[in-house]
Amino acid sequence: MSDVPVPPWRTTPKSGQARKPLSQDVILRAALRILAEEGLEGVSMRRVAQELHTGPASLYAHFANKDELLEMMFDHVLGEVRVPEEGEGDWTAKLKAIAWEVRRVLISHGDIAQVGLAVVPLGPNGLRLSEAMLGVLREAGIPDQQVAWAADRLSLYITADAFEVSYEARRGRGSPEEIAAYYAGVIQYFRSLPPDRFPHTTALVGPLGQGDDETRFEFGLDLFIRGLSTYIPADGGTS
Amino acid sequence: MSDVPVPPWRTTPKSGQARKPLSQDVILRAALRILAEEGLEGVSMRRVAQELHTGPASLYAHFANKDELLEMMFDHVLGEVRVPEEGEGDWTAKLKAIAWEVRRVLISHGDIAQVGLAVVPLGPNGLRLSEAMLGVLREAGIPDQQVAWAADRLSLYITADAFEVSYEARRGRGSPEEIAAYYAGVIQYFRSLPPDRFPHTTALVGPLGQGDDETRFEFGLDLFIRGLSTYIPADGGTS
DNA sequence: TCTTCCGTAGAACAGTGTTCGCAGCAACGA
DNA sequence: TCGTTGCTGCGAACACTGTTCTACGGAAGA
Repeated sequence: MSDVPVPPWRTTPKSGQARKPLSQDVILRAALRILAEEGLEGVSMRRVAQELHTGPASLYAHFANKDELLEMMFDHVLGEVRVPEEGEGDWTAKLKAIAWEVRRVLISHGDIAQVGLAVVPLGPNGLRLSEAMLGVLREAGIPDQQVAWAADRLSLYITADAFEVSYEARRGRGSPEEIAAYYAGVIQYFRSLPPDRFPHTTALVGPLGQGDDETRFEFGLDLFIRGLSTYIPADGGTS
Repeated sequence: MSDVPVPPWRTTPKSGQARKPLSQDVILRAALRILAEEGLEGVSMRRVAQELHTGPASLYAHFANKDELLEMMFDHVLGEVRVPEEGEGDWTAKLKAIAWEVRRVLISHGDIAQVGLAVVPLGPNGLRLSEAMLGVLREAGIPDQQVAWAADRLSLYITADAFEVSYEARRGRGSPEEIAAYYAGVIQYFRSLPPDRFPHTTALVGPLGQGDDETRFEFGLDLFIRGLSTYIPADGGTS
């Protein structure tokens, strides 16, 4: 799954391949280990080098800079995403399955989603997912132009949601009851606002506090799919 | 517009107010000046302190840490957003107007959107915008629970899009033709992919390359609104 | 065997957020 | 009027960060 043409903008290791135990793969693996244990902020060039019992300068023979390392880490993580087989329910079920899978995998790797927001994920696994999304959307009978844009917007939505969730998990640095307490505080604050200046916010205190991260993600996903359905021509697709 | 109750989680300046020219407001203004001229990465505590002809330690008497400074900068930026008056078109026009306004203001301030993704914007101006969105959605006749969640998802979408756009503007460090060239390279890369493994990606090379950032944002916004419309009960709202 | 190459990695550069501790000034009690 | 107290301003320092320079060493080719 990784023998696609190498992108022209990806700088190759400074020249040839390393002959010593150090290699892109070994470094990548070490970096992902640190990501799993200490989060993205733990992944520094020094920390990765230390994990491999070497100095930070050694890594630069295999990666042009830290961003390139992060990009490849991100694509590696996307490799864990399973895309649904042909003929597993209708297109909405398939699309939701992909979205939930990507979200799950991203969140399970700390706050790596941040990387996906910053760069366009064009690694082999990013392409594989993009291809899968395009396939599902076309199969649904959505016109090509809308298919292309929808895949773009959906990727953005999934990554942004994963980033938001993983980030607030990192802020409260641990227990779920801590972030629950934070949200309770926010709701309490809404309740204390002057109703004449914030009539809607105060009136909707109940609904605003309702629903966890998953519910909200599902709602957004649903909105997305409902909107997309309106682009399916009357004669095509939904059967 | 700034005399709402102070949030309990906002740490106040270490005690009392500064009597010297240094104050939250002066620091904030200096930081925003740097943001405008050098982008978010230029905003370091040292750089801000230098702008005020002082040392970095002085800032910590007015802000608990850099994150707090960034949060207040973000809310200050949101203060530039104009929300539509009562009765300016139907709810879809109003919602779009708010979304475009927020996006425009965020992008016009470098990559400040990054801050909005990381924290929940609960400053006075964040609340004002949230209130405006809730109002428009309720007016449309959407049930309360869906109103609450939709405002949440829409904020996420706008901020994420603004971040993506501002970030890629920062990457290409200047000329729009540079990022155009980058995108042309990406499309060229899509074209070079093996069609048997990437049938949809290669088939959709045309549509994938179509449309600029604004068109894509508008498309996502439209998807969102179309989906939202399906939640309006048959007897309510659209008249 | 000698030379040429090239990955390795220590040291250093220029930054970062944040804290410590000391100076100096304002206000208050005696 | 004279301490004394409290608090802000801020230079210096700590523990980091990404990245580059440069000397070193071992393997491959002549």
